[in-house]
Amino acid sequence: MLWDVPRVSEEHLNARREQILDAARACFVAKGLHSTSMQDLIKEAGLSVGAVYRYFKSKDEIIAAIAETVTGGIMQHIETVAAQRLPLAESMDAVLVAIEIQMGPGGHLPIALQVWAEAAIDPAIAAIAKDRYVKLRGALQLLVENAVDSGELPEDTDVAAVTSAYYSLVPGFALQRMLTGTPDKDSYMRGLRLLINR
Amino acid sequence: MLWDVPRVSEEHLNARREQILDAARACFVAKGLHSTSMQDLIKEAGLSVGAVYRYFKSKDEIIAAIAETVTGGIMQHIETVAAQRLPLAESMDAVLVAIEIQMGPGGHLPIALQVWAEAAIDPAIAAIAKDRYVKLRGALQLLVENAVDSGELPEDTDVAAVTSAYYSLVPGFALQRMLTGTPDKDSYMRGLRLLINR
DNA sequence: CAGCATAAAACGAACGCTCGTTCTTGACGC
DNA sequence: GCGTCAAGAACGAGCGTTCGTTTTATGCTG
Repeated sequence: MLWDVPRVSEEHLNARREQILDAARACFVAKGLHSTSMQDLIKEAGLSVGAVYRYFKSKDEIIAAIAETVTGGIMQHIETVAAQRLPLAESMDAVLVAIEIQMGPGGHLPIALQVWAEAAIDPAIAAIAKDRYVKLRGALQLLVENAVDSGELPEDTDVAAVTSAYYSLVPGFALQRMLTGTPDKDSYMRGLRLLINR
Repeated sequence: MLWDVPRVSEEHLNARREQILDAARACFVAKGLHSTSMQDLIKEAGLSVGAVYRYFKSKDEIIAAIAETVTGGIMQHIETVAAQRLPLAESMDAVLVAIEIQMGPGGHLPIALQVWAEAAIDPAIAAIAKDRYVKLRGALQLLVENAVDSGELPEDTDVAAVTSAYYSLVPGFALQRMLTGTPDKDSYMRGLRLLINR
């Protein structure tokens, strides 16, 4: 038996995968997970049915792959913010800059909304989402730990509990903005400072 | 001729409508908006195809009707809390009691998640959601106004801005809990008090 | 008070269509 | 010429909805 020598470069294969996932993201933003048909997605990718089914064995697998990547951008941004060791309000402000970008054209937040809904229905997606959002909370916890180190919060602070409150401000802002259209980041931050700096 | 007299009582007609909507809610919680087929919903209601289509002319109309009612329970609860004129943290605690109930069996929050996702896709649902969540924010604003009246917040507070921050704590908590499984209301409130009472 | 007339209400088989997926076919690099 | 990959026609299942028919509830009539 011979070794499976790849006919095309591995980069080519990954590029095809990315091409499909990019098309899926575009379709999912426009039409949602379920109203996007495989035909829609295939046409958007500029590929054939057979080609797409070579890389993903079902639509569910594509949805799962998308769900895996949906927090990627924010995750990375939060780690950058953590390294700057800012006060809590400034950190949140910096995080929300990325959130506002993700809400705009090309952003992943409309897809995140779809994934949240799917997580309520499909255990496989729920498991992925749980993993990603627990990790995201872990990243935000660094910001709270910075505040303890700097003396902004007392030494004996229950860091996990504070993080859960702090964390909720992020999707809370995003959801409020996507559903009601307001507030913008600066109004929100002004209100938040009034609430926490007393 | 005077047979504009209804053949069946109006209560009966409304009851049938509610019967269909109750079935829809049960199905939507279990399978989501799109994976619930009309057959599923009709079977759950114990009716026939024709009967359901007498009361709603399409599946979209049923979804819209569900979206209309999804904030009802919380809205009512917040108004009750507002009448008690509690400090901000106590008010939030009281609101989250209702949120925890809505997350459990029979609660509307899993449906709310579906509606949020649909609002990102379907302008008709987006309009309904916008209306409901703007009104919900208005109800929460009363809690912030109480805090100004009582002196907990300064007289010149930007009430709308503070409300937007305060508001975000509600879906922020709900979403975090539904996706990650933690925290419970009491841990969350402990963290929140540490964050705002300084 | 029968019993008939009438229209609302409920029924469910059937329809056209689109879905996600499979499979046969052929092209191309080695 | 063999193995890999792409193409896209074809398929069965299941979708939302329609519509002709049957059942039910009521008022009218004799």
